[in-house]
Amino acid sequence: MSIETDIKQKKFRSPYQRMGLNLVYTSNWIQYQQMEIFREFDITSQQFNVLRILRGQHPNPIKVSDIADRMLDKNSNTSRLIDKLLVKKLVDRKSCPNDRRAVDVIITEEGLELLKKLDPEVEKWEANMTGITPDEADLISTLLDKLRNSKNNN
Amino acid sequence: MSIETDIKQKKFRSPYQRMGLNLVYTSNWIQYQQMEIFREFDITSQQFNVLRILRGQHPNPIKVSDIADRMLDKNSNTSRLIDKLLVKKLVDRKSCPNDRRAVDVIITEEGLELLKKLDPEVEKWEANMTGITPDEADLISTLLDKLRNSKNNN
DNA sequence: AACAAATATATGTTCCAACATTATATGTAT
DNA sequence: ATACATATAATGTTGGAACATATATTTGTT
Repeated sequence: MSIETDIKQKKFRSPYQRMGLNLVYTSNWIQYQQMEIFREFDITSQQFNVLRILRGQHPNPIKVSDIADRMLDKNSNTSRLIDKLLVKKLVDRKSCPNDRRAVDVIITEEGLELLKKLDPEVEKWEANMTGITPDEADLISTLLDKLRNSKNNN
Repeated sequence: MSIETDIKQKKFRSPYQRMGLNLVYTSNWIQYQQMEIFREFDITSQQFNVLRILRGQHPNPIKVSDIADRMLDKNSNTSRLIDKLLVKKLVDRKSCPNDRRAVDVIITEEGLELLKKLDPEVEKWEANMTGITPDEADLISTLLDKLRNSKNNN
């Protein structure tokens, strides 16, 4: 279905407005689909995002502020996200020796195992994106990068 | 900046994964920027979404469930959104004569005036999307439509 | 006509998001 | 060296999101 039928709107002010609405709509669509996967494993998509970032650094620790820098949602409260993951024993946390303001976070073996169980599910979902070719996926990425480089960049 | 530098991730599992992350990241980016506009007018982006839908029907009323069908976030609690708008006197609500389960909602003059003040702000923001051409915006829309028509459509 | 199922909206509850503030440590300028 | 600014993380608070459930009305079935 096109965005026109999905949100039952025929006319748009401009190609940019239509694209913007389509972008937000499609992002919601993706996130709700992935949420269904994560729910079975009792984590949220933001917690998954953090775990993947931590795995990317494993076995090195990474500071809370560096995690925040890498997140998709730059306004998320990383401190409390780590709290949740800590309770589930998916991460460890200890004060950073070099800078006693900072806190080093590291993924646990349990966390790595959870990701190992999640990986095939997420990959299976991604493999269903048959509507577009890999080249078209790259094209979307390129265009989105260009979009964010518009004047209103801040 | 590219998504690689924005989330400080060099490698991706596939073009699809990179596109998905880029999509969610860009959607968040758009929504936070627009939130800054809406904040000055004391509404949320979801409330703005509802008001625009209502204006599209004006002067006809529209049922709550039909509003929900047209929203960008299909899981939003439309009932409570209307409550908020009602308190601000931006919409009116009355029982639908044909179907007494349903509720007819209509935008007030005050609501229309608010949109009139918001329109130029939103258009000004859209006009700053100079990074891509109108044709490229259309291309993104087309590709996103195709993406959502993938197998995992449900 | 009676009852079950479906539809439309509202509400209850729990947890998370958003925003501001605080606490502590580090950097910097005089 | 001290005062002040900045950086880093945690916390307090308020309102909204997510999910389940309730209530009223309509539709469909026998």
